[in-house]
Amino acid sequence: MGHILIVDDEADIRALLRYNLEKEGYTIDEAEHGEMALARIANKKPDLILLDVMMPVMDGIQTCEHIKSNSATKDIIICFLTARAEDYSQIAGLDAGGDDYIAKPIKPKVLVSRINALIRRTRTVTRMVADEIPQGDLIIDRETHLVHVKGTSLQLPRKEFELLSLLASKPNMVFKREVILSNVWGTDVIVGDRTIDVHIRKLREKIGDSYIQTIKGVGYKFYSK
Amino acid sequence: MGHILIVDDEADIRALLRYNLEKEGYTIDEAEHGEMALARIANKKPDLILLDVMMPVMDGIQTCEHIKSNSATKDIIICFLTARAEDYSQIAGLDAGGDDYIAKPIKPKVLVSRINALIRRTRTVTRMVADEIPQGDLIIDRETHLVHVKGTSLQLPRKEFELLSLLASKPNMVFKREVILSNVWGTDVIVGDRTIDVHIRKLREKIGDSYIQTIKGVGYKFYSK
DNA sequence: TTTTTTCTTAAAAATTTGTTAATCTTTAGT
DNA sequence: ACTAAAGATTAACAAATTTTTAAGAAAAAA
Repeated sequence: MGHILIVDDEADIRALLRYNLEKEGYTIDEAEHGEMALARIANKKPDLILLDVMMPVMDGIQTCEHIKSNSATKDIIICFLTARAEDYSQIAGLDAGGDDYIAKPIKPKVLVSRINALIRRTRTVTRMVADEIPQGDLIIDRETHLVHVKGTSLQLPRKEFELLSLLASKPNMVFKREVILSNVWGTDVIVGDRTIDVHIRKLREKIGDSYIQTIKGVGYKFYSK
Repeated sequence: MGHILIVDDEADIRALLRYNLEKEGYTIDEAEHGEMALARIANKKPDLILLDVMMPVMDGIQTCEHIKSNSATKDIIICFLTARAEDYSQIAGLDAGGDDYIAKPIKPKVLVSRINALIRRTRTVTRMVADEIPQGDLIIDRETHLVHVKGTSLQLPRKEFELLSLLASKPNMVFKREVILSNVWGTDVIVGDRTIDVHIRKLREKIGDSYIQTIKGVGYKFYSK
């Protein structure tokens, strides 16, 4: 269902990641550094690569550029592992074509839900991307970070974009508030339920009321007939 | 609402944890080491255990394995307390069946929101019976929170949905009023018997009279031939 | 028939969500 | 580093929906 390549020079971290992802049903491959990663990819192309930024021999950014510049591998989802969340300078490494990043220290639950979301998300997006946008349809393009709806394109703020992505990742599935919180906001952040409402509100303002449905006492869902 | 067992050899930490969690409304039990923890569990089974990894007598990993290998206790959520976030070798102790871990030093806010999330999460999971319960020409879809019947789909309010789910989870079995109450309303809510009637009424209005049968003096059942 | 139990209806109560505006945070530009 | 702008969060109140209660009618059981 999903094949993941873990690239990190520390064996402990690789073990931690492998353990948690295998439990989720993913098949795992490992590499100690960039060069080795390229070799592993040539051997079996993964759906996603977990890539440490700081590595000897060939660092994460370089490796990412390599992968993204090759048309045979550029559709592989790349998720960086960064030392600290605040270290945005490195995350600028997303310039290199990364799709997401996870901050160390790694929390298993966060890791797993993030990876799941990425794989689901990118899967639906690739499926949804079409030359022509059918009326009434909504397309989320993670690559350009744009949402196409009703003939126009929208730039959404980060939280709104993530929230919409999550809901749309599984149309018609109800996302409970706690699930939304842990996926969009993370488990460590303490925010009230009203926060979700407000973001839903802003989203509806922009994309119209017809997409997001409220299920009172349960949560929200992205409606699709 | 939730009972938590704190296992740590340092009294200071236990006090800190206890203080913050009691403030949240949890009832707390303490143990100094693994062996003592097992004794406390036997005394009163907690919903969650906060388990220090490093302990004398019986360490956290061993204790966890013990708990998870006993079918009577293996559903207890276990959250490890680890000395440093980077100490990945120990976190591999999640192999022992832990559900999450919290790194020391402990930040009260993080602790509380993490614990809340864990307990909420697991609670809803256990309450869930099945994703889809097909029953003749009536289908209950928990994922979309929709009930399909007679060609149409229905959005049911939460209580009605839970009530129908319960009855349909075991067709032709009579659910006594007390059973319905404790399953749909929970044990700590006090509501009269009429409340059930009203909900049954509303359900019948929506899905038709043919599904739910009254067994006078006993309860209700979901009819299926 | 009398009693018990359930049904039905309407209205009250409680809960949940929507909305707005103010405040705090982050990001981008100078 | 400073400032302006955009975004995120919170609080407070309004609105909508769901849940519960109450009370008499109907049905079944004794």
